[in-house]
Amino acid sequence: MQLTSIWRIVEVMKHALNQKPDYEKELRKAGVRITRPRRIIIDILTSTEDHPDAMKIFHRAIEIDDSISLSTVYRTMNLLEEMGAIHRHAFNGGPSRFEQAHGEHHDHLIDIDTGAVVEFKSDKIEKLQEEIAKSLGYDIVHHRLELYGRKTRHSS
Amino acid sequence: MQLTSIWRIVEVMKHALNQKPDYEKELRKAGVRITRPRRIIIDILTSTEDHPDAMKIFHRAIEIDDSISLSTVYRTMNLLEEMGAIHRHAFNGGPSRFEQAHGEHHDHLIDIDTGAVVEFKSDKIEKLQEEIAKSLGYDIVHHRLELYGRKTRHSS
DNA sequence: TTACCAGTTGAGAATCTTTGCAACTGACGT
DNA sequence: ACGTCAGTTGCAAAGATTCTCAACTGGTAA
Repeated sequence: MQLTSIWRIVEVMKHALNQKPDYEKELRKAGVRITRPRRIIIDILTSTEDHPDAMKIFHRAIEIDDSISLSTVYRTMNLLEEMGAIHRHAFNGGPSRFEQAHGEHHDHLIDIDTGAVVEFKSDKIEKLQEEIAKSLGYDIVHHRLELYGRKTRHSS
Repeated sequence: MQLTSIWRIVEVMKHALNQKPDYEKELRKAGVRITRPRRIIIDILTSTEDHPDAMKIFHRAIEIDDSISLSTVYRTMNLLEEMGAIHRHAFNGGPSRFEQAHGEHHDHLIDIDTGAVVEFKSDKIEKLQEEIAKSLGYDIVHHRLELYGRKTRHSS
């Protein structure tokens, strides 16, 4: 265990508790343990604006606690993704990049020219999905809707 | 070059030309060369009912022409996916599995317990997607809708 | 038919991601 | 506080996918 970074950890936890009061509750509700690596990784995700890949998250994490392993980063990303807490994007074969899901669920429109991601949400679509699943004998646990498009060109 | 399997190749090509008269035209139209590896891989995809992963496709391919490399299988899958000719599915971290896109576009409902895939299509949803994209200033090139669910349990 | 050349391939290295397993540690009950 | 144990972790190794680059080959034009 790294004792040298104890204060940074306290700092992080304090920060984390302010920014995302629900995550830990969500996690516990899902029967998931709140471990130190997870707390640190979640904090990194909630306090960043960019869409880091696993390696980047790993590097940021080991600055806070250098015992964290890359495996754990990956495992945590998968866990959070399944919970719907983050989204994973993979552009043209590069490594997956992750983004914190905002409180509300939303879908994505990806600009195939620039990779830009636009978030949107449609209750109508959600409702239709429910109906379809029901008619097929299923309950939806979660879903993924991604539109790939390019900016509309007018005239020309 | 494998000359030993020349007759199998002729067989394959004949077959291919019957089953999917459009693929090669589509490919050429997209400025893509029709090479022997691609022909063989496409034939494998069009003549199978299951959802093979890259390694399985590779093994089937080298039975016809043992000079084909795994790299080429992956490259071809990416190519076909971009063209919309096949769909890629990735269940719980396992390797990607591929499925020929049927003439008609369709979406997927994935059983999270068994991995079973149900195909469906909803004009309503398609239409809503168009509207949403339009209102965001985009034209949809393609999209992916995946519902993850589990069989509805009655009573109990 | 032949020559040409940009697109494609095979092989292996590099990169990205998951997994097996022994050691460790939260959460819960006492 | 303390013990317990299923859930987690770190590490190393395996597995999956992409990349690099020299050699090769379809399609085109002469």
